[in-house]
Amino acid sequence: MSSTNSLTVDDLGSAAQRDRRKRILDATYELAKEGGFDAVQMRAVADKADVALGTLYRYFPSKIHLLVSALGREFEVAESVLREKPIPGDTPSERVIFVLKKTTRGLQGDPHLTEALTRAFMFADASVANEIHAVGMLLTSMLTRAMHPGATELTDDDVATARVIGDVWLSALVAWVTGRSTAAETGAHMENAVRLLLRD
Amino acid sequence: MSSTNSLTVDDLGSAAQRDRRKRILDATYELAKEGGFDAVQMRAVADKADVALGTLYRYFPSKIHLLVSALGREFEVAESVLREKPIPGDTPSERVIFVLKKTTRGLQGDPHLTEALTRAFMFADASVANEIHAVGMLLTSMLTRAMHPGATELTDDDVATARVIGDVWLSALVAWVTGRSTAAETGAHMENAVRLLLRD
DNA sequence: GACATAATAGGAACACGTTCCACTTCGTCC
DNA sequence: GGACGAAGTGGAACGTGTTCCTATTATGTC
Repeated sequence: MSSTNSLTVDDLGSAAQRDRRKRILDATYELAKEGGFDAVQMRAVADKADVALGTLYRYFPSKIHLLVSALGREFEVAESVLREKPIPGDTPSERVIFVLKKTTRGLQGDPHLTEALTRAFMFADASVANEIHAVGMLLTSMLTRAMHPGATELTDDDVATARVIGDVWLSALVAWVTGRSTAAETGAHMENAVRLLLRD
Repeated sequence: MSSTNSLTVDDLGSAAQRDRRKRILDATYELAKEGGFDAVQMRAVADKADVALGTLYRYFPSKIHLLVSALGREFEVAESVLREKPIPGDTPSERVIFVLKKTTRGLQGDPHLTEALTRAFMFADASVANEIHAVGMLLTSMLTRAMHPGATELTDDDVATARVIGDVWLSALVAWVTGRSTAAETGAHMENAVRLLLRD
C-alpha cells in the first residue's frame, strides 16, 4: 500500500498538521459517538480538539465534510478488518446476508454514531461527492466479494446487484436511524431484498 | 372519497384556520419550487402566507413538518392523477419502469422542489413518521399496481419487491438531488434494479 | 352586548453553522 | 538572527431555525 488513504489526503503537511487533523477527527468521532449528529457542534469539536474554530474550518470546510471524513475513516477501518477473514456461508446470499448483518450489528451497537453518519451522508451535496463515492466503492466491493469470493472479474449484473443491495441498506439505515423502523424490521427487510435478488 | 386526506388532518378548525393552513402550504410550495430547501425559510414562509412566525409554528412544529406536509400533499395529487389511467406495458417490469420514469421525470422537471422534498424526507425523524409512512404506502401501492394491475391480493414477495424498488428509487433520488449522479444515470440504475428484481 | 378564552401579530432572544478580522506563532529562506 | 508568508488563535458578528413574551384580535358563551 503506497498511497494509503483514498478518502482524504492525510499524507500532506507537517507532523503538527497531521496531529491537528487527527485530534479533530478523534474529537468528532467521540462527540458523534456520545450524542449523535446534534452533539457534533463545531465549537465543541474545536474545543475538544484544542484548536481554534477558524482552524477547524480551515481543515474541514463544513460540518458535513467533517462528519463524512471522520466516519468514512471508521468505515475504512471496519472494512479492512472484515477483509482479513474469509466470509462464511455456502451460497452468495448467505455470505451477503452475513456481511450485511455483521455491518448492521456494528452500526446498531453505536446508535448515535450511526445517526450522525447517516444524517451527514444524507445531507451531503456535490462538494463531498468524492468522499461519498469512496465509501460507496468500499461497500460495493465488500458485497461483490461476498457474492463471489476470490473472483477476479465481475459482470455488470454483479455490480448492479451490489448497488441495489447497497441502496436497500441505506434506506433501511435511514428508516432505522429516524426511528421509523426497528432493528429487527431492518434486518428482515434486508434479508428479503437479498433473497429476491440472489436466488441461489 | 369521504375522508379526503390521510396525510394531515385538515378538516378540523374554522374556515379561517383552514384558509391560513392553505396559505402556509401554498407559500411553502412556491418557495420550494423557486429556490429549494434553503429558500424555504420560516420567516419567508410566514411573510408570504401573511401570517406571524409564531402562528406558522403553531400550525407546523418545524420546517421539516412543514415541508413534508406540503410536499406530501403534492405527491398525493400526483398519485391520484396516475391512478386515473391504466398503466401501459405488456410485462410487470415494463409497467413498473413506466411508472418510475414518469414519476422521476415529473420530479426532475422541478429540481428545486425535488431537492426540498428529498432533503426534508431524509432529515425527518420519528415525529414525522406518520406523514412519511403515508407517502411510503402510496409509493408501494403505485408500484404493486404496476406489477399486477387489478389484482386484489398480493403476495409478500410482491410487497417486498415494491419496497426494494422504492428503496432504490429513494437512493437514486438522493444521489441525483445532491449532484452525485446525473438524470440519465439515475434512470439507468433504476431500470437495472427493476430488471434484476422482475425477470419476466 | 359583555366577558372569558383561544388564536394571532409582532418582534425580541437564543442556538448553532458559518464567516470574518486583528493579532500571534511557526516554518523557511537569506 | 531577521524577514516574510502561511497557519493558528480568539472572538465578534451574521443568518436562519426555534422559542418566548406581550399586546391585540377573534370566537364562543351567557
